[in-house]
Amino acid sequence: MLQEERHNFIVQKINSHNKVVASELCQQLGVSLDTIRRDIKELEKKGKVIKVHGGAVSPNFHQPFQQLEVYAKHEKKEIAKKALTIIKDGMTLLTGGGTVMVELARILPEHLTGTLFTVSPLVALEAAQRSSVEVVLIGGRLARNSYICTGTSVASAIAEIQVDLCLLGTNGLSIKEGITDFDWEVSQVKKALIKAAAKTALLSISEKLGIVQKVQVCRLEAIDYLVTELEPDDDKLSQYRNICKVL
Amino acid sequence: MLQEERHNFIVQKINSHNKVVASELCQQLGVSLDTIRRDIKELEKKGKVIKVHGGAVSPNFHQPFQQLEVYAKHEKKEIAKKALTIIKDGMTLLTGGGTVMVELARILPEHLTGTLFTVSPLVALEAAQRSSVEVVLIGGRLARNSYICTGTSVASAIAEIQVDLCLLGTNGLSIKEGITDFDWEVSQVKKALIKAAAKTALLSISEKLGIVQKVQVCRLEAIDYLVTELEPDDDKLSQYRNICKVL
DNA sequence: TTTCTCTGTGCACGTTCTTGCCGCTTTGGA
DNA sequence: TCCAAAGCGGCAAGAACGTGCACAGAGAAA
Repeated sequence: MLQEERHNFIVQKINSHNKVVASELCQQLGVSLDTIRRDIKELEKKGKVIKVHGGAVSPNFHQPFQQLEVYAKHEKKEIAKKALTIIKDGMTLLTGGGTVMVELARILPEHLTGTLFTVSPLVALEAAQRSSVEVVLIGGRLARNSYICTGTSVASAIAEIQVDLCLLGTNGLSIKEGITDFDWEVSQVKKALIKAAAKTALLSISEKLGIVQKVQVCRLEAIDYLVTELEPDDDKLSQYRNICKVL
Repeated sequence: MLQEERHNFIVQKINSHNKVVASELCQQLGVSLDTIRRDIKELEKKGKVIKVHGGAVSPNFHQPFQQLEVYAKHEKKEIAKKALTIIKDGMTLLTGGGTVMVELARILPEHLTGTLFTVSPLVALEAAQRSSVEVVLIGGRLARNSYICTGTSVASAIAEIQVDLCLLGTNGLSIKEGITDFDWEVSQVKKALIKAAAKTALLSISEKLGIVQKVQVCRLEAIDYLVTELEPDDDKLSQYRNICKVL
């Protein structure tokens, strides 16, 4: 294996995936990690890649919003990890937006297959970048505060699909009022998302428990899984356990 | 074994395998390593191969990766600034994807009104964040390497709209072959974009001038404005000035 | 035919490049 | 705060390189 070949391989891979992981490369190319590191160093000197901890990324593709300030990042990562356990290979998924969903998209396994429908451009980009699922972005008017696509075109597009699992975040959930949101348009989109899915998982940090917002999305009975950062047997979740599977 | 024979053998092998390893060649041809080295040296002088440590690689195979530009960020910003001059308040815009377009979205005036349709999630997010234009994201399957939405849903969605100005990037443009791209799906999307717009502006760094890719998007006549980082009266653009407005 | 020259080839030698390994430091997640 | 993974610099073995030199064979000239 010529050095040149390796360099081409790496650049090519970066062009299509926007990133490479050093440890994977050394397996794929059958050379030591040190050699890969040196390759990446060389390529960086030539400006073809940008070296990062663990590998390299494309110099052309810069992700905006990466430094997006995430509130309660740790908790949200925890939730995303748990949610991953109900995602199986080959599933058709449908997601809303929000920071929890972006965290989930970030940790999707690279080899995951299936299709991911989403109304969130951020989720779409992250998912496409990290994993090999087919990503379909449902288009529409971009809502400014939530950064998800809304409007009639979204509703009609969602009406045409049928998926295995819908993954949703929320701004409020309570036993009595169910899932609630403060934005009417967003709530309409969420209604449509739930309707299109066989099962629905709600991903929410525990501080939203008991919060009621202006607009109702659905009753709790419409939810199959509730994923929070708490232990499933936490007292705060006791009432919810009767209605949906808590994890 | 004549020198000539060896040279032919090497060129042939490089054309089919894109590389040769010197140590292998000296076994296959039954000559010493030194001879092979001298052969490769000669062939490099003639431009038939590119010598690398351990052997040689094809000059055709090698080139595409070299043209991967990095310093272009400044040029792209320059292009975006120029493109801004043809964007007026209240316009309905339609854009493709690519780094130039993202730069443009980043510098959209905050008070700009109008509607921006786009197939690029990145452009949509940047535009929505920076300016007050209404952003409509045209959804579809997210193409992994170009990060734009593609597929039939895009085509049909675009077919339903009519806009004032289409802003496009490209991977190649030449007088004879017009606008060309290396991805068939992307080229189809671009065709649809152009069709939906009253006027089309092409934003491209000068490196792409004279470059021809696999798939044709349209002829140069379909373009109204050509925006590069060069001065409009630059020699390289002389032929283009007859066909479209260059700025 | 003999001799000379020129080119192509192989060999030897010292130099440079590449690569894997080792120990130590840094980084980032738990 | 701790720990595993990643990064870094240096080292050494081996591969590849360049150069000079010798030799052989072909063709030209004597």
